[in-house]
Amino acid sequence: MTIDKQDGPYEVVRSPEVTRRLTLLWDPPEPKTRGRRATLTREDVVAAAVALADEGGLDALSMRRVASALNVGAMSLYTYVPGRTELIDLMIDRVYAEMDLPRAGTQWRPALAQYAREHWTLYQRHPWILQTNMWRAPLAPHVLDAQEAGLRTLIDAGPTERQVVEILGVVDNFVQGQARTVIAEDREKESTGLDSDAYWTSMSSFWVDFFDVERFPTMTRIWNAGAFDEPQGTFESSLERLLDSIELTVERARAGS
Amino acid sequence: MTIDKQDGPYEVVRSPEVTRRLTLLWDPPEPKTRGRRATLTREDVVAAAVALADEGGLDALSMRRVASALNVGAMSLYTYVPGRTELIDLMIDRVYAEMDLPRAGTQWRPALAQYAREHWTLYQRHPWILQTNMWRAPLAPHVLDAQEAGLRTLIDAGPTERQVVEILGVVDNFVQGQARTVIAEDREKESTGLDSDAYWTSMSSFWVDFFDVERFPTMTRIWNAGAFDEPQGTFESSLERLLDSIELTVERARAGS
DNA sequence: CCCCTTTTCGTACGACGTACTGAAATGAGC
DNA sequence: GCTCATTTCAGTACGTCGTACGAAAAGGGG
Repeated sequence: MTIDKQDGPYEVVRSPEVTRRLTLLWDPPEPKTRGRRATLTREDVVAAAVALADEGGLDALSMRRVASALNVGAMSLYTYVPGRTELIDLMIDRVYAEMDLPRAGTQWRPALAQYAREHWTLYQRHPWILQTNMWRAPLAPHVLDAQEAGLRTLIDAGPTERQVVEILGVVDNFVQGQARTVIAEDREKESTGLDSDAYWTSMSSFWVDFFDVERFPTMTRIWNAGAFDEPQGTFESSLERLLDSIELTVERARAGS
Repeated sequence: MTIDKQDGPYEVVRSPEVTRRLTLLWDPPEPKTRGRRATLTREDVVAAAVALADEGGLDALSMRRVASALNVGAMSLYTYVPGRTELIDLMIDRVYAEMDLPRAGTQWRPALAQYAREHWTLYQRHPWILQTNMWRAPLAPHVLDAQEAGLRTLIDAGPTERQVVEILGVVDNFVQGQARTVIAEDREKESTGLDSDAYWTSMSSFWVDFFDVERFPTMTRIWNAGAFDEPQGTFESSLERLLDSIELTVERARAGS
């Protein structure tokens, strides 16, 4: 089989492990009708795994723990899922299906804002996504639905195809970065078991014991101005600012065309 | 001990494990003069660990492997480093020390560009940083040097302290996101063991076997336009565009003050 | 020399993912 | 209803991990 691209036809290459991962996501095997009946569904396994990861992050997600949460032997899971990697793929696909994506035909700015906010809340409901999203999101159906919806908001708004890809990349980076920041705080807070006030005073021990005011004058100035406090809550305003700058690109593209 | 902040004095709280991590970074114990002489230095251990992680990522970084790379028993490492977590802290501090940071007094735009580029190349030399940077960079001296340099580029350029923090956050998110994207490709390429051309054809098997053109019309259009190809190389141009939008904020702040 | 401090590192424990294997359960063909 | 191929279930086990423990080795100060 060949595929045509701009610089000529290519042979299609299929590596077995990639194909296995993708097949599970896009064309999963139906439950067999012959033989012993399964006590669970693949959905049960994925749901239990998501619950575990929501609770304690990806570190808490072990095959043995998922199994015992389902009152099942550890190795039984391998009937439903080829391995831990593929289970995580399915988990991601499942939670991406929760998203309320902007409909086609909406104005680009509210649509893109919704796209960003939906990711923002998704990351906070399921912080472990950002642990798996290390390099790139998996090629799962609902992940691509989200990408499609994001690209769709801009594709007819003026920018070129390349610009659309670039802009959506910037939005993704922004949302992920914001989410990482607030999740970092949540985790540190609950790991020290302190409430919000006590957390800040605990952090202050660093400034008292080690921080060198002469080495870091700018940070000192900003700290004294209180500008390091409460970095959350700025998501909405930062998002608006980001959308403003995108609007400039969009307007410019519209004027040029 | 108490510390004064805007809303009153607080008691300083010190949790033992946080103090141990910070002490190792900011005030590491000198090598003892009594007793048996050590065969290594802490620097040796950290350097070997960095080499291993550069090679195979954080997954390849096990205490046993570091030890055997140094021709030493596994448990010997624990005389130099309290554990794996703290070793990674030291690794990060070490590689951040490589950065060529913008000097004070430089114009904000070239300085901020240098800050971004230095991070960009750092992430590509040591991709494992992005695996540890999951939630937040550690409070290590050279990490704070970088932060200080970044904040310094903007603090006297016009924006308020809060804006400076926000802008630098956006820049950090942008650079990390770009780096994650190109590293994702590098890793996929080398995991399939293919060169650049063969890699793209291998990816195309997904489009041929599973991709539904009707479900993803926008992605199809962008794919056909070739706008998904070669997302690297756009770092410099995207950075310039980002700096343009920051320049607007700076100009506006300057006009207002 | 001896003693005390420090480093070295073998052993071991409990976790992990999962390969292998055999037992148990079920539908299909007779 | 019996048989048998098929499928699920799960115990055992292997190699990996971080690291606690403790004994041995090595060196400095008296």
